[in-house]
Amino acid sequence: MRIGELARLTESTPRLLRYYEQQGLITPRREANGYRAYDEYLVDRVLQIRGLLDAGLPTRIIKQILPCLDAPRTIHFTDATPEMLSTLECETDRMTRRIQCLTRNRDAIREYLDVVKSLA
Amino acid sequence: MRIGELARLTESTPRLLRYYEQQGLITPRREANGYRAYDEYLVDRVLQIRGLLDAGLPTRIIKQILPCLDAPRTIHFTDATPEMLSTLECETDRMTRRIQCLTRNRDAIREYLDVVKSLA
DNA sequence: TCTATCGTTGACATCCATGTCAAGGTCCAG
DNA sequence: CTGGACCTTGACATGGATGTCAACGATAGA
Repeated sequence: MRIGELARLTESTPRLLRYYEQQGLITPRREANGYRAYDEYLVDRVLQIRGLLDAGLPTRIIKQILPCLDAPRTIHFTDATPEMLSTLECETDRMTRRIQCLTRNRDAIREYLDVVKSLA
Repeated sequence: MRIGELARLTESTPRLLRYYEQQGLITPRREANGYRAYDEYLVDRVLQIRGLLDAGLPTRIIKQILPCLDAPRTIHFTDATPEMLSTLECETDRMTRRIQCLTRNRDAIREYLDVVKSLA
């Protein structure tokens, strides 16, 4: 599929898809005419990228994370350097803290909303 | 306490504390000489702000969220306009999606790391 | 009293994710 | 073969969170 269709399917824009590519997050093939050609599986990948961006992770980190998440467990151990592994350790910790913070605050807001609603 | 101490306690910087103030997230008193004076409870508040920022929420939203989270349940119903309530509803939904996305990806990374480690 | 350390404000710089626009190429439908 | 819809690259703009710097005031210790 071409860039416009992928943009529609992922609620993004061609501009962003080119940006993600430039950041090394996706690598579409090219048609003979130079147009980018995206495989089906990239729909999920882009949705995942957008989810992680929305959750506050920078593309730099997302780029490191993505290879660990490929459904076919073709783990590339060659590129799994020790520093990268420790980066991932740190990052999962940060994600856990984010999750806790978000959960705590979301629940508090929910509670607030429930109280307000119960008085309506 | 003064701005430098609060910055140390919250792992932030004076610059950021002034920024949060400018965005209406905190409102320190002033000493006679013009220095900002921060009460103890602001330590937690700033930590919360930084947690939410790190989780990807913008100051604009955090500003709306904070009043719902004050421990002494002095809910100000006067300013709880309908639009604000629906904003909060939307925001809790977004937070839930973020939490799910982060959890899913963190678990996948953990799993990856476990596999790699089991081969070491 | 001098100097270091901290505070003040304001301006400018930076990084990142995004938008927007220009100039041009591709392709299909009429 | 022409017009419109889509693609290309590249440049410039923007908004939000943060750094940095300048010029100045306050305070405390040698």
